Amino acid sequence: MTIKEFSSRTGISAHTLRYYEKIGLLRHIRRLPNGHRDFSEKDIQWIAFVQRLKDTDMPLEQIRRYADLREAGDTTLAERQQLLENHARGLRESLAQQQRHLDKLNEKIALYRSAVKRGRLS
Amino acid sequence: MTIKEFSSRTGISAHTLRYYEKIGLLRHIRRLPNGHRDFSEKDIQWIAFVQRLKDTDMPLEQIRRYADLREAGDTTLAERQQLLENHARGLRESLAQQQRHLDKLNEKIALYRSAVKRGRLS
DNA sequence: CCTTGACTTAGAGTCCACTCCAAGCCGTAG
DNA sequence: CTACGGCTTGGAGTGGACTCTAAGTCAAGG
Repeated sequence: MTIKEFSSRTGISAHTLRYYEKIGLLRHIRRLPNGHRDFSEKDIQWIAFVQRLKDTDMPLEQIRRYADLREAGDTTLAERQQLLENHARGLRESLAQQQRHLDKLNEKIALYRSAVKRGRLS
Repeated sequence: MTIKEFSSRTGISAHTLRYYEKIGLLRHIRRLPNGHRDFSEKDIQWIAFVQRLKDTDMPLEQIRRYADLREAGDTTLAERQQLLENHARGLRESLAQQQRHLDKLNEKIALYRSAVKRGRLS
């Protein structure tokens, strides 16, 4: 599929897709005889995973390292597992922290609710 | 207290504190006769709240708007409440999304666990 | 044949949130 | 008196992740 179609199916701009290829997040993209990129379903699946890592705040540089390992083959399975487990642990901790922040924020909002009735804070 | 002490109590570098004052996140910081900043406990409380907003990914620009409202006095209570409620809603949604991401990541890790035993993926 | 439009590249520019730098003032210790 | 450390300022530089620009190729439509 063309970069335009790939872009609309993934929600990533064509610009960004070229950038991702340049920095090594996307590799071995097939090319048509005219040099245009020809994306596949495999590419869709890979980029969806990349998006998940990105959406959970993994830096592109680390995603690139994961891509390196992936490319190196089955001997890097344990290393990739480790990388993902570390990332998941960080994510769990961040989730817990964000939950605490949300609780505190809700307390503050409760204060505001009664303050608004009284027309003044505290 | 000096900027150094304030910095060590809040974990925010002196550089960043001056930057925060410059962009309007910190206001009316008392000054000593020699021009040095003299932070108070009130400043500690305010910056702690700023940190909470920042840690929950509120852009500094929006925190600055909140500071504007706060400065304008009790007539802006409802507006501030609204701002915080919108932020809390976004945070709840983000939390739910991150939880889904974590679940998916854990599924992937489970795949890796068994793949590592077999020495190959899938 | 020429225009249009989608694609290609290398490289420059943007935005956010810092982070650092240079130059200078002030108070104390030697 | 001078050196030093800590503070002050305006402004420049950094890093991450895009985002855009310029200049070019190529295929289809009028």
